[in-house]
Amino acid sequence: MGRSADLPRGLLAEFRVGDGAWPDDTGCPILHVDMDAFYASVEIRERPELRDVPVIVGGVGNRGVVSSANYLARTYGVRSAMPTMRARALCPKAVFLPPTFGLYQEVSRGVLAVFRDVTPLVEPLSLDEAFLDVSGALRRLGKSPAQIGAEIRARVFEQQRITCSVGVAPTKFVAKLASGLCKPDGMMVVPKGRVLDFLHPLPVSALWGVGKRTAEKLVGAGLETVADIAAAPVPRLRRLVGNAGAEHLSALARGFDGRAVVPESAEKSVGAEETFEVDHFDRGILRVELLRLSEKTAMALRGKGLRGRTVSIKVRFADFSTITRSRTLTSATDVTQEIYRIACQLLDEQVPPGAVRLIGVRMEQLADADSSGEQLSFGAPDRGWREADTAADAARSKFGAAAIRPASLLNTRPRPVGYHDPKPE
DNA sequence: TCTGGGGTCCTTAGTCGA
DNA sequence: TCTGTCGACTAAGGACCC
Repeated sequence: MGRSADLPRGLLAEFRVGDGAWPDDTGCPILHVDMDAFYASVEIRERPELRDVPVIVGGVGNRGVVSSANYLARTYGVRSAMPTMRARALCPKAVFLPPTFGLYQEVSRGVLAVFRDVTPLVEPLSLDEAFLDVSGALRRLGKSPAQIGAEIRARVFEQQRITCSVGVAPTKFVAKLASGLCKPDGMMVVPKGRVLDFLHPLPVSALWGVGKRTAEKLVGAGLETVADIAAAPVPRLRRLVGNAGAEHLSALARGFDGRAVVPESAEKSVGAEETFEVDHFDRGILRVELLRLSEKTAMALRGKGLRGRTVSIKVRFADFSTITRSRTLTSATDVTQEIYRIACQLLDEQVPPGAVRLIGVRMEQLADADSSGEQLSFGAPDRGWREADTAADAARSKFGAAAIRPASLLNTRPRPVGYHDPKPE
């Protein structure tokens, strides 16, 4: 996964850790651990008969994209985020599987437990990767960072039967780059004194925060490598990428990255969105979908003990143009009907007619449900609905997700991407 | 090629009150 | 009273990440 798949590797082979060779890793307390082709690896672990077959996990509908592909599939040019249709054209004999997130979450929990056995300073970035700060663990374990990395790799494979790659470096940014450059099943150490040797030959797209658009802008201005960014005056970078971006890129390119490994971080937004198999003009269908997404979002909020104050909807039209519209409430809510009511207002009042391919609902300005200051005025829109939602959540946790649903969702009309018909008996 | 779903962060612009 | 400006807040959109 990740963009590092596109970076040049040969140039940096000297940083790769080989058998029995332990580089100088003093001053390198940060580890970045990244599972190799995570979803595909987990699927293959469950079905060993797929071991020597190209395996692609992702949305299997006409509009799906690839979430993960094993390395055999990648030899055909298949990449993550590629439309499934294109992946099918490149590699027709691949096995295409829909994602099973529950299973990946379970494996992820097991992997995180291995990390936390080494250090409490674990910052998960997603299901398949995390930063570790092992500076406190060095003395306790009597090992160097690279030795700890090797042990983590061995234990993850022993317990979960999947491989991972580890980057060991003085900073998060360099550790992350290193893990990406030694994939699959490798380890790379970037000694403190050689960070600039490592970074400077890389293309600008290697910098965190430089995607396709920004890379085009920078290359267009004659800045092609990380060394070019490091040498560029900050005011010049400001004109190209704005204030925050300029400071950020300049610092990274010169090897500075002061970000600490932070085990916990508060969520900023919670939402849900869905792409339809076919575009829809019909506002009735869009409203039904908004109800489904409002319910999903509200359930997620309640499950996390959060409420949100800003309701935001996102609409993507057939031509891929996308708009978002939002409204901020006087008090935070986690009530399905309240979120749905505002979402419908936004749809009716602010979204022009047209063929819609995706619709989404998101809640922002989150606060803990305990501290979000419920207003107990009579006639408040929440009253009664919250009790109903809470009772419905309890029923779902006992009898399953489909046990309680709004009546208008009983005959589901639009089929989102990734929907599969049940197999015939 | 024809582009998912879940997020975060930044920029820009408008409004409002001090 | 009028005008300017500054900060806080809101809204929208873009880019990016996995």
